[in-house]
Amino acid sequence: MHHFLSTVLSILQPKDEKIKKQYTHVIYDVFIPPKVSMNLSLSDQNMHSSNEGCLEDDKHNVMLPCFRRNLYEEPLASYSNGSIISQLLRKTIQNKRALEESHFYLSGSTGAESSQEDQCSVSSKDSTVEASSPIGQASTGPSPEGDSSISDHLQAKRARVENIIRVMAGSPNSRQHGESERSDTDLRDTREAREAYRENKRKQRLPQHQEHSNAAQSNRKAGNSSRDSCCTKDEECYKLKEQLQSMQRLLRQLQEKFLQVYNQEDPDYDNQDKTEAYFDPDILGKSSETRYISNEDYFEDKDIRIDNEYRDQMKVVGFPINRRDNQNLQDALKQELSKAVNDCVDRVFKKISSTGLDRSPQQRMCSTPELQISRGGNRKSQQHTPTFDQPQSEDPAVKTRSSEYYEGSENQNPTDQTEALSLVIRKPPAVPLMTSLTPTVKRPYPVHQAAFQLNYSTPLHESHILEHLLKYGGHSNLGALPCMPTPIDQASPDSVDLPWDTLAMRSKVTSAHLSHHPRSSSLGAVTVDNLCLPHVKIECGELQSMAERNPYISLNISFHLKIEGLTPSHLKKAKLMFFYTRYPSSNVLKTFFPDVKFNRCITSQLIKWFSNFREFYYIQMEKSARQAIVDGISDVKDMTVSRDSELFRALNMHYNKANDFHVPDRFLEVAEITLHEFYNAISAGKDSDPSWKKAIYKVICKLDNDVPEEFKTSSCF
DNA sequence: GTTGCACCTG
DNA sequence: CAGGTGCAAC
Repeated sequence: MHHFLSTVLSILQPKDEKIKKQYTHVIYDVFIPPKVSMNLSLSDQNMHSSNEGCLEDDKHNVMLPCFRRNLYEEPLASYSNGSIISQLLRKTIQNKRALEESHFYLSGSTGAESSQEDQCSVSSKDSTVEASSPIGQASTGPSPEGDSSISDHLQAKRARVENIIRVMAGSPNSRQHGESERSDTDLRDTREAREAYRENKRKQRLPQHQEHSNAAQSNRKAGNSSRDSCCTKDEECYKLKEQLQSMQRLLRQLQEKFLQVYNQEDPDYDNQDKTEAYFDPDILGKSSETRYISNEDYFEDKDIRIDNEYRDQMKVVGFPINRRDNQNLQDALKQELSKAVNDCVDRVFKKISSTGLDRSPQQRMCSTPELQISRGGNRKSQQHTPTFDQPQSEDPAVKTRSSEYYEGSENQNPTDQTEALSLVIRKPPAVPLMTSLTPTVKRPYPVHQAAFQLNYSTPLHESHILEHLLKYGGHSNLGALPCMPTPIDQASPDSVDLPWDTLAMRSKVTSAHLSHHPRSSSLGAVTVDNLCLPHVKIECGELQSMAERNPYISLNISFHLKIEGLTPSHLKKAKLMFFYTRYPSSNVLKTFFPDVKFNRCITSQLIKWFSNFREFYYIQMEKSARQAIVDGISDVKDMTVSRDSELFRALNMHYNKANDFHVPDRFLEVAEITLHEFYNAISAGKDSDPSWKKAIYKVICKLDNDVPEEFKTSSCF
């Protein structure tokens, strides 16, 4: 254990002496098993009780004085000294030892809590907290004879303390919970204390994944350049220090909760000097003043004095709490604290040891100019056309998902490094798929992405994309897909006759909506094989629901639908085809949409399109026919459909909005026939029959004409 | 059971 | 324009 900790400490740079000292103190005091820690406490206290204390442990004895000085020099508001942990646990250890050996080992920091000490010496609120700690309240502790009479009472106390511990460990907002329990005396707490609380709150509310990502980023930096280890380690140390500090604040909070419980349970406590010393603003103010005049000599002297005072006091009053309850409380505290501490330390060491091992997916994704090709026929995706120069989407929903992902994946037990690593390693396949779509986006690629492309994207391109190339040739959407990777781009250069909707495709691709944050695309560790190949043979509904659950799948679905799916250009083409055929067969559709890989979903969608076209068409016809009847037109032959008529304008506006297509005369004839059919049916009162339109449909469906051959080659437009 | 269609709704 | 539903034909 010592070797382990020494190794860790040796990693720290000399320039981080302050951090190193804190580390040393905290790590040795907190993370070493009780037996060992007790020994260390011995040396520690020896050192504290006398500046010339024996040097059993060089590192310890060298570190601790400096550290203690740092502690005292720290601003009170920061409460970021490592002594909190050590004090708390050391006291527990001491109590245990006192139980077993019936004598005390008093550390200097503990001695600083003497209620008898001069008030100027209250340089740290933590110390006063300690002073009023029930464990330290020897003078008011129950006598051994009272054990049985108050055991229930103390058990209730213990239950409350454990509950508080649980709440604090589990809820970042536990502070609020605690506030409701605060007594009025707490309201007299100093502003400094409140500030510290707020800081705790902020720290605790920091999303865990954020901390992870921060640390991961520093890891990544170290991984990218091991020669920057100095700077990286500085960052590491800084972050680790922050983590330790936040942990210490948490512990301090715990102490205060602990104290509050006992104060509430024992009002007598509140009347005692120690409690008053803790809550009395005057005293706290004095402590603040003292803080500013503190200096090394002063505190070294004070340490000795306080130590002696506290020891004397403790000797007089004896051990404060009955042993059984103390033991239970001690165990509960140790368990909860060590759990939290271990958690933090595991992360710390994991970050140190895994430096450069791997990049987190987040980093890769952040640097990935992701393309999200939208599903065909979705006009909404066309409406927002962000460029790649724009910042990444700030969609809160996406952020949430990304957060969930990171919380879900990295909230796991930090000690389970194997799983975490495997998760990371499994992720690279997620990147090349997206990067493979982006080459036409003239954006420099990070080196690692190029490597990933070589490893993962090639199979996809060769087997899947070339298949489409061979099948649809130059007219394939894919063949002209401007976002294809380099080999494909070379195979289908821009000089090739671009297909019907190449322009639309291009605009769609280059404007590929970034509604999915890159990070969210790494959601789920699904392998490429599961997603890319074979072709998607799933129902559209399933695909969509899958896409909703997993943006990565969504990306791939989009990718495939881009190949197999329908685009706004296809929609436009279908509308123009409606001028020739109102009831196109599936074969006609397949013939005139050669660049679409048909499946059930696509066919249904195309049929649905024409169904919608017909719906609008018949509605317009019925409306015009009824209007003619209202207008008093008695002869069907008086009803004509010309390019100037209102009916035609409405239809043209619907199917040929841009008015860049010359509507065939035959369509005018068919429209006129349809109008007459409606007129006759309505005039004959057939519209009372629920299925009166069926006869009309039967007539109109026979008026379909062949679609011009030019529609087969999309490049005709 | 699947497919195509009309109808309704949002 | 898409989703859902019901119907009819196969």
